[in-house]
Amino acid sequence: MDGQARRIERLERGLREAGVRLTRQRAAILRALAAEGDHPGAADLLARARRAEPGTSLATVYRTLAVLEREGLVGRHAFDGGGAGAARYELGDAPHHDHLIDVETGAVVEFRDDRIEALQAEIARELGYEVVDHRLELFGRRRQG
Amino acid sequence: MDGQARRIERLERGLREAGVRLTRQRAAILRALAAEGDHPGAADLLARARRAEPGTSLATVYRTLAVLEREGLVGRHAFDGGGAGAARYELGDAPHHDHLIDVETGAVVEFRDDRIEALQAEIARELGYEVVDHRLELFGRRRQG
DNA sequence: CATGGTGTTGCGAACGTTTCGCAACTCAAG
DNA sequence: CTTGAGTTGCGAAACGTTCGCAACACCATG
Repeated sequence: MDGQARRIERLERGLREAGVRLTRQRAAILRALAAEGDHPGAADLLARARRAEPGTSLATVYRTLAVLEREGLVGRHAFDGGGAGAARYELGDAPHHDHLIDVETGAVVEFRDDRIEALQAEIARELGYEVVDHRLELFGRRRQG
Repeated sequence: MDGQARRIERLERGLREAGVRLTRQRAAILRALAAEGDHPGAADLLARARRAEPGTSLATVYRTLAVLEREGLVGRHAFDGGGAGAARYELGDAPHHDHLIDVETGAVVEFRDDRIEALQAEIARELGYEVVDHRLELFGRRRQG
């Protein structure tokens, strides 16, 4: 009855059908990803997954993320501009969206704008390319008022 | 006479005026960044800088990049989507632009589109934010024809 | 419901990139 | 030329991520 539960069920079915074995750890990590609707790092996911499945190891978190990424179910982000910081992940079964990161709090706002999507395709076309994927991140400061 | 030389001179003057001490290593790294107009990683920069200044160390490359980033002169990118890979850098004194990465060759095409810039500001405003910075990366495949 | 084989797990160790601590050095202002 | 704050090179550490391996658990099959 919970939409979240249904969503997870759907994801799990998809994985099974893709021939991915559904272990307890993977289920826990999937739930950890779906839980808060945020953009956790691998360490966050480990902590959350361990609440349900205490034995879970960090290696498995990474391996599961790799599987889910290969299946197109999670996206990986480097909100700090690459390099040393940890990557952050999100479940990608939701419709496509981009990110606005609050530079003061680190909060992430999701948004989607078809005009931008269309413009991107057009620009790529002008350059002789076809867009396969894209990443748009705005860094912003909350406006007073 | 050479536009490149003038550009570097301008950058060096700017740094001096910002109170940044201009050492031989920093000059070499600056030139290494300006040289090819590409998006080198730290190791590439070290190799290039050493051609002019053989003693240069990797630590200094990183420290110099941090200085230049703080001064707003270089941008750092994670073209592989964050995580394990090395970051790549570019001199940011040129006018703002975004990137289109060829998913097959890894080549990076720079572009700029004012419509996109304007749209981004508008979207952020609608969400209650003011854009401080942004990053847009298109991943594309060359179109046949 | 028991079995088997293959894929998965946890552990710790390895990896690649980036940062640090420290003594020696060097820039640039007098 | 002297001086001292800022910078450098080195090696070691930090960090996030991946790997190798033996033990294990999923699930198709009987």
